[in-house]
Amino acid sequence: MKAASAAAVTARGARPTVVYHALRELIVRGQLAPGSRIVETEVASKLRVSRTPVRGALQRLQHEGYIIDSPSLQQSRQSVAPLTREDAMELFSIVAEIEGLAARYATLLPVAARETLVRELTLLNSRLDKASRAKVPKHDLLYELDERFHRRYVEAAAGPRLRALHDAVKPQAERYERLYVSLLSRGLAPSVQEHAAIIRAIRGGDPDQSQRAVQTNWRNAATRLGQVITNVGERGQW
Amino acid sequence: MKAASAAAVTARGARPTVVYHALRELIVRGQLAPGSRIVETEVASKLRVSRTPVRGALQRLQHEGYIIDSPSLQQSRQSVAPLTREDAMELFSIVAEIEGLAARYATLLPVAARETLVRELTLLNSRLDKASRAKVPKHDLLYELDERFHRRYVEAAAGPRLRALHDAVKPQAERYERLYVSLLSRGLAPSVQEHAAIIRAIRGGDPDQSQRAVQTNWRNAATRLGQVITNVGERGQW
DNA sequence: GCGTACAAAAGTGTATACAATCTACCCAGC
DNA sequence: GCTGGGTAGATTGTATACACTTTTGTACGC
Repeated sequence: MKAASAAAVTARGARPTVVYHALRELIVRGQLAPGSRIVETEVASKLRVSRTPVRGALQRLQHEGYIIDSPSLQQSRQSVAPLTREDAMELFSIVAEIEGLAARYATLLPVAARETLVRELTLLNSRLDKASRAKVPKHDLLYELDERFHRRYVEAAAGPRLRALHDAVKPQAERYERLYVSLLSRGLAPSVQEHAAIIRAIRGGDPDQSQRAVQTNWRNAATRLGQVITNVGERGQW
Repeated sequence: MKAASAAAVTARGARPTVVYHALRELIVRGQLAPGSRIVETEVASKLRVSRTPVRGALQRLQHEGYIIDSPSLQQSRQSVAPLTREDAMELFSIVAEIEGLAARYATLLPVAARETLVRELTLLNSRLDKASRAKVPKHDLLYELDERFHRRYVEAAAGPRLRALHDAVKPQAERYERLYVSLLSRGLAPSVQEHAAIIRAIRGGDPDQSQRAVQTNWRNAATRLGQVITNVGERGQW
């Protein structure tokens, strides 16, 4: 397999973005293990670019919480952020607020747009329901459907700032979800019910209720994930 | 007056941070007007550093929303983010969620820590009350007391992620607050009442109620600010 | 065998050089 | 007078060189 080259085709100015996505994908999928050290020169040579764009990408990743300045090391040395139970709990409760706010906005949408949204959400949720009942659950499909369900109302209603926040925070929850999705599949049945409650609330037109429904869904997801993490242990901690 | 030099005393590795704070201060205080273009080489020479640390600082500022890539310009040219009514509304509602969540955590603190917190909040709020009744209101003092009130419970209860989010988002609200504080002073009386409600909720131990109380405070603040902006017009829009 | 000191290697921080691209202006032609 | 094209200047993107700091390995002394 040929080594990836970010410099090859890329337009001027796009290198940092390419590096960012490449690294983020590696981290989210777990191929760059939690806790591993990240060396600028190494990344640069692997992706065939200079350290300059790599630095930009790393800074962004750090800002978004994928990598951290290794504690106890004096020179700022960066490493992939570990996955801990406590971090997951906090992260999910933040997502609960962000998406809860988006759901509130969605409930305030004009009727026509809201009806379209409700229809699409209903469709996605019924597909999720069906997929979760399969004898051999397809983890990737389950994850994707759930992700699309939530993204739907965020994109339909959130303003630019909220969207940006969501884009920055959500993929980090994805790290946890992907790691534990195989163990979580069983827990998706209640999630389908909770999604139905979200849809009812948005259709009903009560913003407080919509917001609460989304928050409930995420808080329960956090609880379910917390159980799993406690059972199988944390990753990336020495 | 001598030109500022970030390079002079600074320790190795601190230059980007120094540049970041220098620029952020200029933006928050309005000395770098909304809409103004930012030129890397200019900043670099004014602060006596090379473009490398400036780039780091600019990227961080952009990520946090202080500066934006000028639309309609093809080469990514950065400028200070404009202040608009709509942006303020969205921003405040995000702060409402973040601090609301922090208040929820604060309510779940052990009794001893919570009592200390309640005492400190009460003190700050009574000082704010007194200051807001002054014949000639000191805007800086009012702003500072309000800011400290909110920061108190966030720092007391928020986890690292929520804290980081707060640190990134809150100073942007500060841009609006500082610009319009002189016009808002009158509106602080209801805020004192709302703060009292927050304190009661935290003392009472009901997390939902605490969260709602904070959200109410911020949503009302957004409404008040929206009024002011509508009256005096937006800044930084051509 | 263990610890300490010194040396070498690795890695990051900063500055700077160079290239690509955009902007602005000016002049020619209509 | 207006429009179009071309050229010079300005500004950013990228690479690289160098300095400084930390880490690691090794050899020597105890």
